[in-house]
Amino acid sequence: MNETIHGMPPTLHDVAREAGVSLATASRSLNGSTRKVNETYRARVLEAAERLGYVANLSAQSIAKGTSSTLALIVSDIADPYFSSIASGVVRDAEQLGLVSTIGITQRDAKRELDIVRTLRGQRPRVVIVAGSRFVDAELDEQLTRELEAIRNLGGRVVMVSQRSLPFDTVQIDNHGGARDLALALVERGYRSFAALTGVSSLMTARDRLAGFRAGLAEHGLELAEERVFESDFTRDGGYDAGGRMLERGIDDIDCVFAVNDVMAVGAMSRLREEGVDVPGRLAIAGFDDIATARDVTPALTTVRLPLEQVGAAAIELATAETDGHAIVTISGEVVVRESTPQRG
Amino acid sequence: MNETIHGMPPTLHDVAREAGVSLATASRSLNGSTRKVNETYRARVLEAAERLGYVANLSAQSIAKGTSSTLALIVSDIADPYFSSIASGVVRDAEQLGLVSTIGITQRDAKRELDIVRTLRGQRPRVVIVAGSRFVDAELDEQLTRELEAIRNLGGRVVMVSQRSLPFDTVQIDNHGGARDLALALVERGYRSFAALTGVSSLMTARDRLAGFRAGLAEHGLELAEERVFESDFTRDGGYDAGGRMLERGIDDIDCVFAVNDVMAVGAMSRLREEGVDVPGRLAIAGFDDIATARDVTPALTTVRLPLEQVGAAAIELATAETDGHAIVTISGEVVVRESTPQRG
DNA sequence: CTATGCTGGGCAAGCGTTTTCCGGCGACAG
DNA sequence: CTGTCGCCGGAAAACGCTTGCCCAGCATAG
Repeated sequence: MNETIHGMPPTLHDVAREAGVSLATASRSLNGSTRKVNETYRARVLEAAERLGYVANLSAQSIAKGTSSTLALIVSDIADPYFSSIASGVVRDAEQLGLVSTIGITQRDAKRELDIVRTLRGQRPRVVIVAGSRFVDAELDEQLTRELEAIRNLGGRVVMVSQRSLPFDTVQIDNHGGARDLALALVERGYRSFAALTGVSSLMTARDRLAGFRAGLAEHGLELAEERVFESDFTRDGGYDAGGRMLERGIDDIDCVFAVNDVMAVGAMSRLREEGVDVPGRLAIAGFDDIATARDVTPALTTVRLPLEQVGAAAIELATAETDGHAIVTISGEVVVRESTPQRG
Repeated sequence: MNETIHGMPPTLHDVAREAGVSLATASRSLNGSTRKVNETYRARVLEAAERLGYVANLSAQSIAKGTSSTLALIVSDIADPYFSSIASGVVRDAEQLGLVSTIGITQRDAKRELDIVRTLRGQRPRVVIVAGSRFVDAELDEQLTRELEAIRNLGGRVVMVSQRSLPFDTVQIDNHGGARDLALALVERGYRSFAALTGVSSLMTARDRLAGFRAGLAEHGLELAEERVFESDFTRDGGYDAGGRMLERGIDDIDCVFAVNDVMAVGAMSRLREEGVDVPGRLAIAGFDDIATARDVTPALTTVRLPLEQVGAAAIELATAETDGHAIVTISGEVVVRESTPQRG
């Protein structure tokens, strides 16, 4: 495994020369080409490659084959446990398939997302997985669709996560159904008057969850008035903030808060604790996602469990399957009741 | 922006033809080459590129230039907040520099790490940032060093995070000092008899933090007996597990637990809560890293704050700086005292 | 008016692979 | 013994881009 003395990495050329065969034979020996090569030669090549520490140049391969081995994953924020869990699943499975994972971070900015996808074209990725929560904006959606279609025309597979409305294969998360189930479970446990902490209303995921929650309440003749919905960022700090605004308004007529995701719930819990509100004694709280932390806060958080790593896996599976480009895989959550929503007297 | 009708993406060739100039002129117009090109031509080329929806093929550029625009980040586990925070910083800054970030996950397996680095060679990355906590294993270390040196010989910059002993630029985290400071702070608050929850002893980071903690105690004539050190995985579940083992042993003679990282601390807190141990009433606890969750658990966790995103930024800075390849930037933590370690009567 | 530079376009040679195509060779059938 | 065919090695043409080099055109100086 001694490298060539001078700076340059060994090329296939070097290997071929070292093994005393042609470039073609060397190439055919080193990757499972369709053509067979004599075992003697093959061994000589492998041995030479090993000795020189040869590793094929991926870029050269891409350009020669006309197809890269890159998977591009786009997320809103990799530090958010929701996305890092998905990423974890995606990267693991991608590796298994011999794909190199690249990652783009939109910082929850639709404009940035568009930029990222655009520059992605340059990579000629074989798979693009768009996991950033999408916004409701026809204009940007259309541009994004165009870019993604361009990538698809270049031979790349596009998979959306949790975004039903674009014409690509998608791993859909049943936000509506999960939130509905959660609402039912909460009502069953005796809660009657709710408030909600949510992300900006242009955020698809937030909308769907809120709508689902309302649907669940409606089944029991309950409703969630607009004035009890507090909008903020879709993050921990957003939850902290929205929780504060809820307190300012007053919580006399509220017995349970639904945060549209766990990080917001966790932020809100911190705020409530700081302000001396007893959770769950005075106010119960529930979230959505079941991030790892949900078990570890006090009280442990009632939520809707989403098999996040599995979402990543499903995305990859879709990407490698034969589809018409409009396949939809739905992943459903499951209500997990914990101490943050005890049975109510 | 209408693509060519047939499947193939437009190439520079197409743009040149469309603009009625040579390949060379087209190339020079589209990237800031050293050579100037007449404004008339330049405009024509840009316009043609726009019209065709041309985006340069990154692979082709890499191979033509002999240098890629890839940054490779290697972490143990992207779902761990420690690493995802670092990744967040790295990816953001990389993007700013026009680098595409690829990511590899070692799953805390040194063997896998080696594999990953090996296949990385194929990417000819311009920068490699190795953030996975390294192990103490001379054999593997040497192989890893060889691989990384090979990459460096190919013109890539290698930066280690939190790993002092390898001959590369490194962003060092002052684990020893931070843990020492923490110990001092805890003693000052009245704690006298400690236990520790730690990762496997072959894990550098765990060792250093434990050693630092002991050093701090020693300054007050205190010590941490081996039998009060509980080893487990460097994860939340590891903390949960180690906490349980500690309880089995008995905690009559312990008033404060030091977990070598926050996720372990959080896991342990959950275990303690489950077992009915009052935290911090009966037992105080402190961690290390100051992950986001540390503020949100109850009681809020005393810890050592590490500016994790900044660590990522520092790594990139090192990678782009002129160094001898042995530069060391040290990042220090700062003790943050919270409710998990109240002043002791 | 010629010598000298400088500017900037274009030709073509790479970069490290894969893959097509050609041709030599051995096997086997007639 | 000849004709066919399949097998497989090697030469060379791609793949999409950058860049060294040449050279035409023009401005400036002597």
